[in-house]
Amino acid sequence: MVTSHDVARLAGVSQPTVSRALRDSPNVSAETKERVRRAARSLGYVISDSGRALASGRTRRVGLLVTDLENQFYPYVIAAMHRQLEALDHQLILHTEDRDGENVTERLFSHGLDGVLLATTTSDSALPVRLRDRGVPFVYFNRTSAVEADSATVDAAAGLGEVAGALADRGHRRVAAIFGPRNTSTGEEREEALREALEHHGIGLPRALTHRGPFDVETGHAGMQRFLALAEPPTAVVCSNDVVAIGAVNAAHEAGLAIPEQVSVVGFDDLPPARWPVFSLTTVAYDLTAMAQAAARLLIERIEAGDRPGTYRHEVFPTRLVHRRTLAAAPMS
Amino acid sequence: MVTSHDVARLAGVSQPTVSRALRDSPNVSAETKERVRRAARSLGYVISDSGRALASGRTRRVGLLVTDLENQFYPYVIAAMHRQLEALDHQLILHTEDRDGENVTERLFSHGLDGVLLATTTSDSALPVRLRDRGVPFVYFNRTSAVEADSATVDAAAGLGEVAGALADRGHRRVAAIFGPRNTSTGEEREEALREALEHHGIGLPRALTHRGPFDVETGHAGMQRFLALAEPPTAVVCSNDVVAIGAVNAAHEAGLAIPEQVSVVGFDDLPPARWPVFSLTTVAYDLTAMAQAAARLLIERIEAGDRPGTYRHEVFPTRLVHRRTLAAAPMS
DNA sequence: TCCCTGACTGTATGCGTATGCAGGAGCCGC
DNA sequence: GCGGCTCCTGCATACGCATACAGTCAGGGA
Repeated sequence: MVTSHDVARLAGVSQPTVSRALRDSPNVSAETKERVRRAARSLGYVISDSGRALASGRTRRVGLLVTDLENQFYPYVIAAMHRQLEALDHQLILHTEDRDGENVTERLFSHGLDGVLLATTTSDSALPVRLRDRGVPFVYFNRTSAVEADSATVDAAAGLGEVAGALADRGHRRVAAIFGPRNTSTGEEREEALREALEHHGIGLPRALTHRGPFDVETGHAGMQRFLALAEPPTAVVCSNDVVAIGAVNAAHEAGLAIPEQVSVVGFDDLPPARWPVFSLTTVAYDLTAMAQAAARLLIERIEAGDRPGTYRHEVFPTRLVHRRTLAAAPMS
Repeated sequence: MVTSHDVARLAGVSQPTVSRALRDSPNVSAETKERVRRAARSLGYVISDSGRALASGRTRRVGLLVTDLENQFYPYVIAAMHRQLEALDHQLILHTEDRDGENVTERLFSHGLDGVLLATTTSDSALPVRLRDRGVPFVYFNRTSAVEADSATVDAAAGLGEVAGALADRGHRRVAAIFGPRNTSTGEEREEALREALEHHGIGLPRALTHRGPFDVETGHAGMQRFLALAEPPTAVVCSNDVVAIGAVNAAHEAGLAIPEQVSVVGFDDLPPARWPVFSLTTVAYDLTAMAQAAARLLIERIEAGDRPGTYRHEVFPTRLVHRRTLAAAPMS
C-alpha cells in the first residue's frame, strides 16, 4: 500500500507537505502542489481513511438510522442521501435499530460516525437526548422529536388540505383514514392535519373509520380489510403514506372491489411505484429526493459548523396533490 | 472520548492487556479479562474503529457494488447482507458505479474496504481483474464473470425448466421472453436456459417475441408494449426477473389486457411485491435472503482465510416455480 | 547593509489500537 | 532445589495522516 510518505519521497518533500498539498492548503506553493499531485497520481496514491480519521478525529462517515430496510420508502431515500453524501465526500452507514433500541448508541459510536441522520425516530425515543448529550450532530429526516435539531420535513397540512378539498368536492362523506403510529411526529402531524382539514369540510372521522399502524404494506392491507367488512364501508380511504396505500389497494383488489369506482384511495409521498399503472395512485407529492439530500446537506453543514445550539434550521418541503386514478366521485349509495 | 488507556488505568493493567482482554485473547487470565470488561463497561468504553483499522490493517468494512440503488431488487438484498454482516461484526458500504465505471476502484480503496460484494458485475467489466490484481477479496452475488471467485448464485435452469413445462402443459405455443442484458451472466444464463427448456417442449422463441434490456421496470413495460402491438401477440411472457415482470404487468394493465386470461406473465426472484395481490405473480422462487447472506458470509470467510487461489466456493441456490395468478391456460385463438 | 516580515516547508508529535518481544512468576520433574 | 517450561503481562513500537511549532529563505523597507 502506497502512503503519503512514498509520495513525499517521490516528490522530494516531507510527508506533512504531501498532506497539505493534497488537501489544497493555502500555505503550499502552487508548484509544490503540482509536483505532489503528480507524484501521487503516478504512484496511484489513495489516502487512508483510517489514518485520516485517526489523525483528524473525523471519519467522514454518517449513519442513517432506519428501522426497516425492506420498507419500500427507504430505497429512494437512501439513494438520494447516498448521492448527496458522495458529492460531499462522505459515506453513508446504514443502521437498523434493534427491537429494544438498546445498544444502538453504543454501536453507533463504536463505528465512529461524525453524525447521524434520524429517519425513523419515535417521539418517545431516548436517542436524540443521548446524541445531544454526547454532542453528536444529528438531523431529523421526515420526523422530529422534542429534542430540537436541524430537520428536513414535509408540509403535510397543505397537501392534506388539498386532499380534504378534493374529497369533499367529489361528494365523499364517509371517509376513512389509516394513520401512522401515535409515537411518530409524522403520524401525529398527518392525523391532526387530516382531521382538521376534513372537519373544515364538515366531514368527521368516527373511530370505526380509523385505523392505525406502522407505515407499511400490512397496515394498509389490514386497515382496508377492516373498512370493507363494515356494514357501511367508506367511499374513500386516506392513507398515511404510499406504502400503506399500496397495501390498501391490494386489499381492495383482493376483495374484488373496483378502485376508484367503489372506493377511492389517496396516498402520501408519491413514490415511484405510485406512478405504476396498476396503482396509479392519487397522492400527496413532494420532492423526496431533494428532501433526503437536504437532510444530508444539513448534517454535513452542522458537522462542519460545530455545535451551535439555538441555530437550528428546518427545511420544510411543499406538497401538492397529484391526481391520478384512485380518486373519483363518491359512488351513489 | 474514553480510550483503552482509560480502561487500562481503571483496571490496573496495561493498554495492550485491555486490547487483548476485550478481544478474548487466549493469553489473558480469566480474572483479568473480567476486570477489564467491568472497567470497560463502567466507563462506557467503545473501541475506536479508526484506531483498530489503522493498527490491524482491517477496516471490518466491505463494499456492495450496485448500479442502481432504486431498483426494487436491492432493498431485500441489502437488508439481508446488512443483517449478516452485522452478525459478523462488519459494516456494509454502498457503492454505486459511475456510468463509466472509471474511478470505482480508486474510491473503493480510498475507503479502505476489506472486500467487495459484486452484485451487478457485467461480464466485460474490468473491475474483477483489477480487484484480483490488487489482491482485494471479492465475491459475486447473483452474477459472475470470467475472473473466478467465490459466488452465490441461483440455479436458473431448474426453475426455468419448470416454467417451460408449465407453459407447455397449459397449451402455450406463442411464448415471448424479456431477457436481461447480454453482458451479464445472469441475463445470458437465463436466456440460454429458457430457450433450451422451451425448445425441449417444441416451443421456439422467434426474434419478434423477444425483448432485451436492463433488469428494471421500464424494460418490462417496453417489452410488453411491443409484444402487445404485434399482429399476433404472445399468450405468455417470461420475464428475466420480477422487477421486469412488474413492468410487464403494468403495461398489460395499462393496455386493458386481463392477466392471465389474455396473457400470462412469469417472473423470477419471488420478491415480496410478487406476493402482493395486485400482482400475485407466478414466479421462480429461491431463498434470496439466504443467498445474500451466503455472499456476505463467503466474503468474510475469504477475507479471514486470506488469498488462496484455486479454492473458490460456489453456492448455488435451488429454485422452484411458485404458482400464483399470472399463469393460466393459453386463451383459445 | 541590516532587520523584519511573510511565505513556505520541515520536525516533532499525537490520534487509539494491535502485536512482536522480553520479562517475571509460578510450576513441574528430576 | 534447580533448570526449564508455561502462562501471563508489560514495553516498545508501528499503522498513516494531521497539525502545532520551529525553521529557512527571499524580499523589502529603512
